[in-house]
Amino acid sequence: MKLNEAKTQFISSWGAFGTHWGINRTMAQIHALLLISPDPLTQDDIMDQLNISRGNVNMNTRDLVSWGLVDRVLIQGERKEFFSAEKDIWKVATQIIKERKKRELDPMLKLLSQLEKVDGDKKDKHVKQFVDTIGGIRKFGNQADSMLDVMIKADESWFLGSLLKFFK
Amino acid sequence: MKLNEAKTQFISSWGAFGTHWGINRTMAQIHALLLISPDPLTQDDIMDQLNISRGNVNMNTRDLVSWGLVDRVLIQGERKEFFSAEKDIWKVATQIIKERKKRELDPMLKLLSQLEKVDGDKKDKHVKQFVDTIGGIRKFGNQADSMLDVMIKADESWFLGSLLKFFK
DNA sequence: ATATATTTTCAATAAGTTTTGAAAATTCAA
DNA sequence: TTGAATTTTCAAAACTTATTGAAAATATAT
Repeated sequence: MKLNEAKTQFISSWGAFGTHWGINRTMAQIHALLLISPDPLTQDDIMDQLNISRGNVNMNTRDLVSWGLVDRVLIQGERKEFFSAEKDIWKVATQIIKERKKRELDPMLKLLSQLEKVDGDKKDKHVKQFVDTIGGIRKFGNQADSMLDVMIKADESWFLGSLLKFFK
Repeated sequence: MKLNEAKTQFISSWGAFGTHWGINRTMAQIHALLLISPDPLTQDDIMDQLNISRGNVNMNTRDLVSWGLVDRVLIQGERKEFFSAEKDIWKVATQIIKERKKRELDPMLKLLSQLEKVDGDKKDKHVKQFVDTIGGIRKFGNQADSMLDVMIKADESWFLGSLLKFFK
């Protein structure tokens, strides 16, 4: 397979993959493009390579930067801004985990501990099932939360790397 | 907080939460409703409690069944079908992991190993960056894949439970 | 200061997804 | 069988989200 064909396939699949994970198609495609570019790219480069508008590129690069996945870089002697993606996939993964934990998991756990305090008689089966379900989800969520904290803190990939290899 | 208020909040938050995870709002809401119902519910019960159409309920319960999160149950002496959700949250999680792995991760890993075979000179920096990126993602993906297999096989929750507690 | 390059914003529009509801199909009892 | 209850289907409508593109804002060189 030729490089260009492979690039196109990767970008398009990464985009489709992203949509299953709450990331919009274009944002994932720009990320993919930057991941495989040896050098930083400008807005215009991205517009040209993906055939999308300037506004779209601007908006999605901004999001990628806010997710900590892409950096704005200045190249001396150049007037335009350049964008460059973090290439270490472990860092990418921990960054995504960190953000999603903060944006989604933590607020959900907070809500669940509120809901668990519902008033009513535990002998009422509706109350009982509600409290049990919420409690179970909260317990599970807290475990996941702790595990993710470990991953995030383990920025030396050898640690988790060896842990995971243990399971192979 | 009263049970009904708490129920409503849970259902609506679970629905919003689901949308961040590629699950549609209504499917997540039906799932939430069934999780907190002590007894199985019919299509009509779900329609009434969530104020949604019959077609919508039918479509989304079907998806929940195909994800293995909800069972159709027959109640003797009743003509209608009833739906009941798996209440053990560990089982719910492993079921979701299993399905998403099958539907998303496995195909992606298959594609990546194709793409890694791209032809061209490794001394060309474009080829090199492409191969390195794809390789890195594939390696990471394979590790994640192995870890998930362990989780899926560990259907006795004490195993993962203790593993996770280890990290607390 | 002025002109030019570049980035940002955002209202309008396009594209994509979900929901409805009524008709068709199926199931079941008598 | 027949007919009533129930479930399924799916085209059209409603809703949601993403994209465009041109105007406004900002930055930089001369």
